Amino acid sequence: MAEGPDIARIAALIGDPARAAILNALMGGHALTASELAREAGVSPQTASGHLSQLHDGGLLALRKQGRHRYFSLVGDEVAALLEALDGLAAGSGHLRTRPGPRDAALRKARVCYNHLAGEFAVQMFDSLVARGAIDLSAGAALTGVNDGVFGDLGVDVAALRAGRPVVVRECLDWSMRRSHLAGSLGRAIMTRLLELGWARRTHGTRLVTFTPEGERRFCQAFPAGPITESACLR
Amino acid sequence: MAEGPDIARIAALIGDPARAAILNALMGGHALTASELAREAGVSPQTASGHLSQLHDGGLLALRKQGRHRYFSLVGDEVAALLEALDGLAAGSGHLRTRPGPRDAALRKARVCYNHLAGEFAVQMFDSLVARGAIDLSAGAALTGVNDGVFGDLGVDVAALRAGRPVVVRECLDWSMRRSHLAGSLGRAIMTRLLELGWARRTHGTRLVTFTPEGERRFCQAFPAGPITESACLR
DNA sequence: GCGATGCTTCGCCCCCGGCCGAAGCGTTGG
DNA sequence: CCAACGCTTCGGCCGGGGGCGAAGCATCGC
Repeated sequence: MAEGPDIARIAALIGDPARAAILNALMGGHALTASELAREAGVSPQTASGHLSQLHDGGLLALRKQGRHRYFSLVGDEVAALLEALDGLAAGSGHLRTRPGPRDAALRKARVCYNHLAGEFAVQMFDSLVARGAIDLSAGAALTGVNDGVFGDLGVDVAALRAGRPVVVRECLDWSMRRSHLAGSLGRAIMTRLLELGWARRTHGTRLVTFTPEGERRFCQAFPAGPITESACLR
Repeated sequence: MAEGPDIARIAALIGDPARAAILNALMGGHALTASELAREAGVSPQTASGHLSQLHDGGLLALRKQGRHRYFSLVGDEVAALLEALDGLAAGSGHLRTRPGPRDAALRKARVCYNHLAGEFAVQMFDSLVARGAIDLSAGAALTGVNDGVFGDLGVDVAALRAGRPVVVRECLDWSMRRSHLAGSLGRAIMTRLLELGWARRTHGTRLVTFTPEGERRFCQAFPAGPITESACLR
């Protein structure tokens, strides 16, 4: 039997319905307390506690103690990327729990993936940044410095990001589109700004992101799709 | 509890050590018989048979009956991509079964991922193709037609690929590099040619791909890294 | 036809792991 | 100090599922 990374361990962690529900809830990006997650997963607090420590030990969840609360969150973009990939495969194999409804269509357009934007809007943004040379895939997926104005206009202080560690630009495989979108510290910063600017809003308790008409217009102006067609945006 | 694709089902499928070993073996790209997989997983034929039907029903394995043999293989690139992503997370979390040795270093350089090339060479190739405009990420990750000569020189008949369905160009998240490499029908075609041309050879029973000195030179000529530096190839 | 081979189905055992009740520990607030 | 709250640990129950032996079906070779 050939050796390799212990896939089964991680997969088994995700493979329990209660734990999967917990991880799913955390894909919303908010850190949640143990009891909130217990409710979310539909199990008792004791049971949830067990699951949470497993997920924590397994390196999937980060833990922050605060007073008598314990806040859990996904440990990083890689975990979110993996869950999105699983979503994609599960959806593709027809293993849907519910029939695709209007809410799913909205989710496909724009949603939160842990701490960054996902969905059609996110894929368009990623492609636009690559096409304009702002992100270079040939040097380890990093900011090139070209067209940094794009971020400045948005109000994302790239210089500040750069001041810390090198800006992390990660690819995350989109669940619905099966294409890459932008994760990493830059992805998180942009998501934050989209909400601050009021271009988009989140629906509480879900991963749904809704763009305002004005926000959508501005977004498509900032990250135009295709060669350089200013007009047609997301069909 | 929020609804969504049934992640847990798929993850649970991968989460069993025997099944994970089976999937891992199939990442080599060769279709294997039920008994071969049983040996690979270290279980009896009956047990393996059960696992295999589960994986088949779960939509992860394709089955081809041939005489009294049953050949199993991964069902597609998405599954391979998922397994690579899991590999990455498991390796990153330090959940290695064995200490990283020289063989792992070689695997990181070049290996087979189901039916296409993965590792440093593969990532370089993907970036090179994107940088040269041969692959366009802004239109659904497809062949642009630009620079098709690259493929012709290699002996990959793009026209023939095109004649069938639209050429499938898929991204696959690389286990070791955490970057995209090329999957899909084009990725498979190129892998095939690399072996036919003798630029690279596979080590039987493993995912290892070894480039000959001459092959490496030609490969780096065909898919140069960086802006247009012909010389320095893979450090 | 007959045996050998490859694979599956059936039946059973048994253990792992999810689940909750009860109790314990730490924090907060009064 | 005590009570309320959040969370964890412990112990026991129990079901699901992996494991193999034995038997049943196909297919191949002769």
